Amino acid sequence: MQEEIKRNYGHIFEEELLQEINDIGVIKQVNSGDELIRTGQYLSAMPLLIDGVIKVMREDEDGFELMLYYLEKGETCAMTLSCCTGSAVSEIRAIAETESRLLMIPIEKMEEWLGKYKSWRNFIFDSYHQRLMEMVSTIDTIAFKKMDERLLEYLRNKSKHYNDSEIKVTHQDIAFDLHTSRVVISRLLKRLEKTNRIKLNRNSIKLIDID
Amino acid sequence: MQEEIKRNYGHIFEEELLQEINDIGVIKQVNSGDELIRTGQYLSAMPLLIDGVIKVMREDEDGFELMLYYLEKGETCAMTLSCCTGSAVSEIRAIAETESRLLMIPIEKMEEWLGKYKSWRNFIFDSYHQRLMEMVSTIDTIAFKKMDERLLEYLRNKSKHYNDSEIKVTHQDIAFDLHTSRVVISRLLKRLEKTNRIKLNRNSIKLIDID
DNA sequence: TAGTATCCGTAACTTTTGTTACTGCCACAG
DNA sequence: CTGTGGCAGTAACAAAAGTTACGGATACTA
Repeated sequence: MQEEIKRNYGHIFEEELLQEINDIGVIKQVNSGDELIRTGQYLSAMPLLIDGVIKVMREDEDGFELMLYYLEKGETCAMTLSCCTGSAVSEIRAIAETESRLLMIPIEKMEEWLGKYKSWRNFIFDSYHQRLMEMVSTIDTIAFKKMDERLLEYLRNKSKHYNDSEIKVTHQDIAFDLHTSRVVISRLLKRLEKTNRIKLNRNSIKLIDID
Repeated sequence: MQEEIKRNYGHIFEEELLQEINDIGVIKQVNSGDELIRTGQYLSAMPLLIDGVIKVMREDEDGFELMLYYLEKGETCAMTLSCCTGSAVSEIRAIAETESRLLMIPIEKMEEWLGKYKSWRNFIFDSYHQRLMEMVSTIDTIAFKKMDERLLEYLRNKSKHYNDSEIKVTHQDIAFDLHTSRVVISRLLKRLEKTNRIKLNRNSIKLIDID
């Protein structure tokens, strides 16, 4: 039994299921920046994240992007899952933001386990629930908030997921994730710096007081 | 056995489950304009929609609203469901747009059936899938499109759900649903009329060429 | 029929966001 | 050390969306 499977999933899955996961799952190692899922891709396996941070985003026809949410260890992506089951193509794009390790589970198994293990069922439902809530929260910020608030939320969120008050990112990166322009982000960041809420450096932003 | 249960759900659920639904579900009749679910409410039953159109929306702290999607007969709301299972409060608000009939199922049953009936499991998963897709589509329009496009999509969608090219609605109603101001909607509608894509009347909009 | 409320059109203005263009700065490779 | 490319700051302007204000039309009702 792989140590990490137990560590990340041991408290939610029963022994028998853990054993099956161990036997069947294939570990996949990816580097920072690797594309895990392309929009329009067919999917035949769903990933359980063991380690790392995955960024999930939405693309429109013109290739413009908007970040949806991050995935962390112990999580899976209901979005992928949703596509798997319907054997439909992916509606999203997923990029590894850090070096990551995933456990790939073939779809047939995921279906089989749904009937067989209550814990698996709960895990999958929980995953759906979490994603739905993230989506709602994303809609909230886009619909109700102005860009300055969205930017703040972005910084908070990123800081939380990396567990670091220093964020390594360029203004252009942020602009892509929030689907706006670099100039707008620079402008707003500068304003935040002037009010002493952040400290700007080349390729990095230090959060000081953003709550 | 209620005729409508069979008509709307007969092709997806097995006989035994249909019987249980019939025995346990309680029919609830609501009028146009009735509030079915309030933001923050505790939920103890999930609704299966038998007849009518339900509008589901999101509220922010200040009471501003944004329409998320419509529910139609044969559907259920994964959002509600998601809250039910976690016995958490509702994240959304639901209003009957027309006179509607719902079949209320206690949460315990819904959990029980998940293990017992494959068709129920598929139904619930499908519902989650649909809602996720609607959310993504909502995010798309808000994030990538300007108000004129969003308005067009709103009109198309409404027309589809009511199966009528004449939409009975005030500019203010639309403004609430899209979370903008009445003046903006009037302005854009006028522009659409000038290019012969719609015909405006008091309390109603006739769609002519909006594809 | 007069009074009242709602709906819609429009003008004038503000704010927010997006665009273009140019600058200096820094890091790194050669 | 020098050239090159990416990064950030800023100005000036354009477009989109939001706000305020007012007036005319319509429907309803007392």
